[in-house]
Amino acid sequence: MYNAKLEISKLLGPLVPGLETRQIYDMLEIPPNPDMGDLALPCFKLSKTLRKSPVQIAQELASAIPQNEHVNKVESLSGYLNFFLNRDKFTGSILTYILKAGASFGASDLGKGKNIVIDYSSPNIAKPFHVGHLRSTSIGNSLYRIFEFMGYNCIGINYLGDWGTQFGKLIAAYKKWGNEQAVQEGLINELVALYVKFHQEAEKDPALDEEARQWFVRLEQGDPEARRLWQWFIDISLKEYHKIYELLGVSFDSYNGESFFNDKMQPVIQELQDKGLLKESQGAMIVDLEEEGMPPCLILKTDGSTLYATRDITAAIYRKKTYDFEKCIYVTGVSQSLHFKQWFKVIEKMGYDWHKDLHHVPFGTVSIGGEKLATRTGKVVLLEEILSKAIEKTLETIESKNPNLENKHEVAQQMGVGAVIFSDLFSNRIKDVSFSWDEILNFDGETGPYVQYTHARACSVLRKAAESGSKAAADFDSSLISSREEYQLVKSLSLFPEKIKQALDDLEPSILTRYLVNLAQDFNRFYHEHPILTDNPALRSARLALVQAAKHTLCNGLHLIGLQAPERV
RNA sequence: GCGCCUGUAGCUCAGCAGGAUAGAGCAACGGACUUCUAAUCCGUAGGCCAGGGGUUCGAAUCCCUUCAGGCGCGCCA
Repeated sequence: MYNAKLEISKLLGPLVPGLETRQIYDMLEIPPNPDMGDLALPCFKLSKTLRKSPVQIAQELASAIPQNEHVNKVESLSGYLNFFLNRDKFTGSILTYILKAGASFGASDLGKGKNIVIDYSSPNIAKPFHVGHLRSTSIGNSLYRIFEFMGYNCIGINYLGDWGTQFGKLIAAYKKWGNEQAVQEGLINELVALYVKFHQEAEKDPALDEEARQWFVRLEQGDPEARRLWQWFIDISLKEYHKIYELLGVSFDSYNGESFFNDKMQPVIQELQDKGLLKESQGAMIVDLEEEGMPPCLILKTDGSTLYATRDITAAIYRKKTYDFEKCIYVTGVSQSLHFKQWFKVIEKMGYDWHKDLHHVPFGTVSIGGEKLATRTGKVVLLEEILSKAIEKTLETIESKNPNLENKHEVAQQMGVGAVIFSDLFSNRIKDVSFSWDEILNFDGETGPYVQYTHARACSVLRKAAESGSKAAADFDSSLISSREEYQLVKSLSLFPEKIKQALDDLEPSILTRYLVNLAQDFNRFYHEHPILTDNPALRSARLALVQAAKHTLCNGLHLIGLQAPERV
């Protein structure tokens, strides 16, 4: 794609002694106000080496720039060298490129032949899927799509929380108070109810805890009844999760959860032992991390049983062997940051140089009314409830604005779900979020429906144009796209590839989410200001090219953050 | 106590490999639909960028420090 910044830095290269073209490229920035130009070189840093005032440098450079096809005008303004691009060339090159690339605009083969493992969603079996789980799911899914778009081969893993002492409690509770029919009818809700009841009763009667422990031991030893119940609970949970995943448009390549690694930990423990990393402390086995300034990493409990870290280390080694990943990404809450730092370090101490390819992608905590979410106390908002409310509200809007829409239920689902995912991906992952019904059900302004609506608007114009025999074609006259709004839109469009790259480098989908809002704003301003289907064929054709390019970019961008892009709303 | 993170408009957030006058959206108020979908657009109002020091030609951005909030710190995950 045409890169004006690169062309300008090439022009400047020979004129600025002591600086590489590359360095100049990095110095170029976008002025705060478009009236000042399209690109600018601040000359303050050059002042020292050139022993001249920045103002003087800017002035001299301005007059030294030779006539060329890329820049129309160069201005010196208070120490800045401001460039006004040849809009005709810029617009023509960018739009032509986007029209040609179409659905693959922004894509790349950067990651060709490389594998990326992404561990996300990972709910705990027998717990309902609530807003808190959404974050890991939506961030992980978006990263998956971004990496895939950049040519990587992705392996999405749902590392299910399908093992642990809570299953002992659950089985004990079921044996005591549960029955098959109630569970068949109530599903996860019933399992949660049993779990909650267990905790309430255990407060009064500590013997229950012992009973739960016994059941877990039986489960570990392969007791048929324990295994059967355990598997049943998993099946029930997965069935409900699948409904949610289907709504969200999320899928996985592997569901190997914690239990998958039960029989794979022993060799790893042995390996830690052989490498002299294991140390006994207070009856437990640890890897000491004092030199690294961290608390020790617990590998075995006093009773010899394994822990979270043991499983994670085992899983990482297994994944490296199985997938030979370029990166292995873990999308979990920020509260687990230390845990990851610790066991990443253990991997390093084991001598695996791929420890540097392990990435924890943390996100902030979701709270509601100032309180943390907790399944045990019932302080949760279920994702299913949020999604269905959002879909319902979207349907109402459609009924009032476009009641004749053919597939309104499908569209309502796409936009309602889109609203929820979009809002989840809107701010930097690390920020804590306070759940609010008002916010999540607001579809005005910086929201998923706003971007989807904008996309549908573009589609609508293109459809109308096609009906009257006009199409966006490659042979448009770019000099006709000259207004402020049109030019701004072209500039925004041209930023898409670098925004994807940035989102990928930072493992931060919100960069794309926010970019899409900006792009939609620019499109809507243009749309409002300039009629597209005009009687002037040349002008119409040029504007249609612009609309077509915007449509592709909005559509591609929406897919990268996991939203659908309906053509009619 | 120690460590990590966050603090920008009434609210939710951008901007943080230093750069020109700190930007959006929501909420409020005022405008724009006989014309491509008004889930839209335009305007008004709203800020000692938590406080204080420093580095720099230049700091919301980097360093130090104080304060406030969140999270974590051995047998949960």
